[in-house]
Amino acid sequence: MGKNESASVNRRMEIISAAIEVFAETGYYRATTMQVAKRAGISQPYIFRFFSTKEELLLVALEASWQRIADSFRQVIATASPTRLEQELIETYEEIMNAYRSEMLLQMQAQTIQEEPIRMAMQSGFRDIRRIVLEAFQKNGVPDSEERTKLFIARGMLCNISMALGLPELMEG
Amino acid sequence: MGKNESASVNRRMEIISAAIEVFAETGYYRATTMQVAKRAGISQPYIFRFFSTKEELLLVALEASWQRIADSFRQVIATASPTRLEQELIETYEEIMNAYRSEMLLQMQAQTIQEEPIRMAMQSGFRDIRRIVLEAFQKNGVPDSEERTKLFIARGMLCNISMALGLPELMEG
DNA sequence: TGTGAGTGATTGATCAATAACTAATTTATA
DNA sequence: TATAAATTAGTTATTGATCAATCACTCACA
Repeated sequence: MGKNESASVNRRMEIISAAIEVFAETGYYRATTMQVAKRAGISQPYIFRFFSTKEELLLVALEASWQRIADSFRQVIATASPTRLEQELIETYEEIMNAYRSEMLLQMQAQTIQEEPIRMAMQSGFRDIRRIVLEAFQKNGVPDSEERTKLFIARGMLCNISMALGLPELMEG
Repeated sequence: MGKNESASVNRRMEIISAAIEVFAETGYYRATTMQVAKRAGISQPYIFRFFSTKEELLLVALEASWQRIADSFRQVIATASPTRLEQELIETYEEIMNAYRSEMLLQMQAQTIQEEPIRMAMQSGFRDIRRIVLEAFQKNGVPDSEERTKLFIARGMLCNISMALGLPELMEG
């Protein structure tokens, strides 16, 4: 560690980014660690120097994708005016979807993965986002905060599906 | 064919039902045709007498699951009073989710499968349900039919996620 | 001469799909 | 009516690919 940790930390992040793309494109179970390695420009066994199993790689990738949403939302909440809050959160989520489509596709996949560590990560991701949005609505005096939070997330999920299937009419309006 | 078609048609349906369960539990790509065969009480190769590939089996299973929703919704729409329409559709969807959990989990999985035939089936499933609900809302004079349809479907999708992850607080209210 | 970064070769399992078969039932015919 | 032929319903055995993960190694360099 120390000043030289940066090299391997970067490698690690490169692998995570490659994995997110490959898993999203091909499906986690069908995607191979060889495909991830090629995308990251390294050999297949080298992945296992950073992640002990393919599932651990998925887990870390998922956590990173939730972190991105949480960070972006917190920043919006810290700066937006109360009347613009919900609209700015929506726009921020749309930007994330455009810039990090693969991360959202990976989250969608993980919604139905029954392995315990994955389910726990997804539960905690959803819970965190829900709490962040709900508390922001409440602090800004949004009426019916609970219902508004629910609808905010519901629209986000429909937005995901609309993007994944290429079905824009699902989100008209 | 004729009066004796029932035997093989039943076998076919047994395989589809088994596939829906196994695919939902294990994930389509990880699930094996052997697991499906065991669940259906037949040998693994016999599946390929009815379906030429594993993907075709998935396709047929998906179509059956969309058909169930469409049929149920059409029946509700034909009989419900205009003021109770949306509420009855919601209750019907919840009943389907309880009785055919696996079918909904399979649909969720298929939302991110990029293979063309699967994407087409999913697009057409969503389009059909949207059209059925929208036309019913319009005929019953529901105001803002388009927005109401969108929110109806969005809540349904959140309901799926809440069920799949075991996270009831997502649907509170 | 030790260490961090990385690779090639291999392996044991696993799977979809095919081929070649059998047993039972139905149908046609002498 | 007895029986041969055809069809239906199903099986066992096999194969060619594919993969995650491990092992043993190389190379640069401080």
